[in-house]
Amino acid sequence: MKENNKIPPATVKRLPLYLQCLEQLDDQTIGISSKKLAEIAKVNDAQVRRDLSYLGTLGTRGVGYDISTLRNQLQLELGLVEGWSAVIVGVGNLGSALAHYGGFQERGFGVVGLFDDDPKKINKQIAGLVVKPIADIKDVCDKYNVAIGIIATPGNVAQVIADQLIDCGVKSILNFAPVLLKNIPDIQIRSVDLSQELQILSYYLDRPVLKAVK
Amino acid sequence: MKENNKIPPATVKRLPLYLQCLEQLDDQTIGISSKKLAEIAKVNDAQVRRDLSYLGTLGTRGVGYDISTLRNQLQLELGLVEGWSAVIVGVGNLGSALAHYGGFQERGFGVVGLFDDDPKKINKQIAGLVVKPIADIKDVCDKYNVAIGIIATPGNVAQVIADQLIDCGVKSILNFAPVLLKNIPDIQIRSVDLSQELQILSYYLDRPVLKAVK
DNA sequence: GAGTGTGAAAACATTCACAGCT
DNA sequence: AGCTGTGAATGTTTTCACACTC
Repeated sequence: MKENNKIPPATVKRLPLYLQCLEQLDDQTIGISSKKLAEIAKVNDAQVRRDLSYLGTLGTRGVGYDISTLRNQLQLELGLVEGWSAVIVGVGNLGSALAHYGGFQERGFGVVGLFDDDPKKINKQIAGLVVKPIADIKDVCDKYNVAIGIIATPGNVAQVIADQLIDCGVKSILNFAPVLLKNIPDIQIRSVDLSQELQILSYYLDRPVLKAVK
Repeated sequence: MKENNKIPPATVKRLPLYLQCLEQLDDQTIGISSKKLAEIAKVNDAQVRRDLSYLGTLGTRGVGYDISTLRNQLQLELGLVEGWSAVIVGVGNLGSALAHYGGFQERGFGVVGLFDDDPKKINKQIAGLVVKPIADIKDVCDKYNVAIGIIATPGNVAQVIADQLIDCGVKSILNFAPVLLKNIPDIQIRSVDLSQELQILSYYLDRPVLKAVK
């Protein structure tokens, strides 16, 4: 075991998946083998063992992994215990969906602000928060020490919003607008483009000879 | 050049990205080099050349790529010219966001049906379509030969809906519900879990020593 | 000169297979 | 006997570097 080594990106991407698998188990279950977990996560069992081994020596030979230890370690490693605060900019349908989405709070992310510049939306209450004008972002970010900005605006304003968020001290951006944001040193940006996902599906749709995806 | 060879998955994932980059260019521009495209897409320029070389010999040495040829070829390869039909199941905020999302139609996907089982939503009109009860899926799928099902329901019903969609002849599923769908032979499933994206961001948030992401 | 297409090298990721612990 | 943790083997992806074309 090689403690405190960087975890490969491919593994990082799977850690939330493992966490989700554990959640899906019934409460009785106390332990799980790499084989079982692999089956649920639909990956190879050696993969599971290697991935988890980056988090330390968590399993017991001949037995398997203790679920609660595993959960704790995954949460710790992913930084879900820090209780990061996030703001959502743009409260159209997508922004509202994100605001209502329970999965965030559940995973330790606190949404502490909703922003929009549409007068019809300002002061509306959504998921227990009052929508504020974008000019107020700085105040909220300072007050709650916001680390994550979620952009759910139309594409044409996304870059401006991103710059503003970074100005406010935000360190990570999750972008749902269908544009490419400029890279900024020290700032993590992840983009989720809904239509790109469909396009990838589409590629695999036209070729009947693709059974062997496994 | 190695015509009609399968394109590696890693490349397929980037093709929609390249397409988006081209869209972002102003209409004057007629040609583009791998270096320029790489810069916009934020990947290595050799990567761009290798990726595009899978689509055939599209560039001109010493010159670069013709944008319209490139666009056409990307669309062709991704199967965006087939005009696949899709249905959206679940018209809460997320489903509505997807229904309104222009990017789908723009990329050649026609959303031909919206479904929900909430009586308050049935018969509502959203983005020009009338919301129908889930029982009606089969009719619509038969009528429009629907290839893609988009699931935007709560997690607890997602698997049932998925099974139903597959029964209706749908060949690909894009799942936004935060659950793991069972694998089914010959059916492509892609899941987008909004909270997983945040968790990945979170991992890179706690470690100040991660500048060198490049 | 400028910029593609691609062998070859390097880096990264997955899987096998088994020694070693419980 | 059962299951982890991990070297070694294999497979995939990225990057370098340059011959080749315009």
